Amino acid sequence: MPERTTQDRLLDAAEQLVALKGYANTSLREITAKADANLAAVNYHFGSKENLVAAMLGRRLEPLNKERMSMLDAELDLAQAENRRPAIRAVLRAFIEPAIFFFQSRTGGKHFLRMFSRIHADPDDAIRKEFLKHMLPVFQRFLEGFQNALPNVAPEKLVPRIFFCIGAMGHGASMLVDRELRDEAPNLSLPPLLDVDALVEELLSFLTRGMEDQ
Amino acid sequence: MPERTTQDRLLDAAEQLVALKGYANTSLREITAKADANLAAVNYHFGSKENLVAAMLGRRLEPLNKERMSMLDAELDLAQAENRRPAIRAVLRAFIEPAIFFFQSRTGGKHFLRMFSRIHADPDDAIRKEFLKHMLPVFQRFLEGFQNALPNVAPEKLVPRIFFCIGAMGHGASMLVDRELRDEAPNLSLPPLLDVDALVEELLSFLTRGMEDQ
DNA sequence: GTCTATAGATTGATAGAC
DNA sequence: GTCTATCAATCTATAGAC
Repeated sequence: MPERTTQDRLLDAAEQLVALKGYANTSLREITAKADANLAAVNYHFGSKENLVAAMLGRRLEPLNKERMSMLDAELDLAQAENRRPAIRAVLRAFIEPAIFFFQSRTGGKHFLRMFSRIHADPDDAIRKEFLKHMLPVFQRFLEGFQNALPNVAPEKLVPRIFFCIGAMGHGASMLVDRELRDEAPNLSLPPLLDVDALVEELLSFLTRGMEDQ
Repeated sequence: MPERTTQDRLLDAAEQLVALKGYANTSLREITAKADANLAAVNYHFGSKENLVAAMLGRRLEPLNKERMSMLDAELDLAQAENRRPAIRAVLRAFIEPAIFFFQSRTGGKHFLRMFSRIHADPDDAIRKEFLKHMLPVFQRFLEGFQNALPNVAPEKLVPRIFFCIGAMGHGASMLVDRELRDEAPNLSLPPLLDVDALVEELLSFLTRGMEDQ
């Protein structure tokens, strides 16, 4: 087991704490304490709190979006080879499955999954701007993919539906995968948690039905 | 035009600022400055920042949820009188339409609409606990309503779908009604905004297709 | 009820020794 | 690269005059 660098430990600690309590509620002192690093290390390695969090986001979003694009391209190529339109469910899967699976297997991933749903609505500029920077080109590509799959749906109807999908994915994933969030509602009698595979398929079925029309 | 009390001005100012920047990023000094009140007025009238925000939430959520329950009851009663199951779209409408319409007409409402989508994922305990307090009984009632409308869908499949609906509503409303949020993505060529009525109908159609199955 | 003044705590950032 | 010490700014909350 190789030693983890101070920078990595800082990124991990920031990820866990920001996912749990949000950017504004997480202090550098908490982060450095959890990372077993000195307070001054943040400014030495990253320059500022804002830069630290931007690096933390990019570390996850870059490989995630690479996987998304790759799955989207695979379906687009296959559809062209088979002389058909891309399947809606496959386009949706390319966007959703990596986001939910990708981080299951690695340290800190489950924390990022929780943050992932919060980040869409995070009121802090430092977070939202960095998130948009990574997501805009991906969104543009998927918009083209959906238009290709659903040529009869007008753009002004398609874009809202894509936002519905993103909202359903974010809220669904955080409420259904994250046991701690669920347990905030102890008075509500809820059925057992779905496992992650089942959640992805349920989500894809739900959204595919919603996207398909006319 | 009657004079607005200091308490009301404080609630309005808190609503606008918290919607824009989040709870943790909004200071009592900003709130009192916008409300043209003294800093000490918050503690005199509400006791603490947390209580102020709780009151601000309750002021909107109470009539909103009353309207939701009333619309739900109307459909349940009508269905029983007509000897049929409640319609999914009507149950969905009872949950969604009040949230999006209710605040169009009154001061501060549009700010609350933006916050409404953020609040589901707000990392601050003071906000989330208060929100849950208002929402849990409503959620329980709508869960029964959906079970009544969809008796063939098992509860462990129904609950995730309800979360998908809530996420789609929150994200969709904030991204599609709020021009300022949209304009954060200037490089993305998006179609014109839907008006609010069209958004509600699009959302209901999308979610009804998603809920209906088997 | 409204105000001034301030206590008491916490924050991000940095200077400078090692 | 890591550390101590500290600055300067900010915050919520409150005491007490009017």
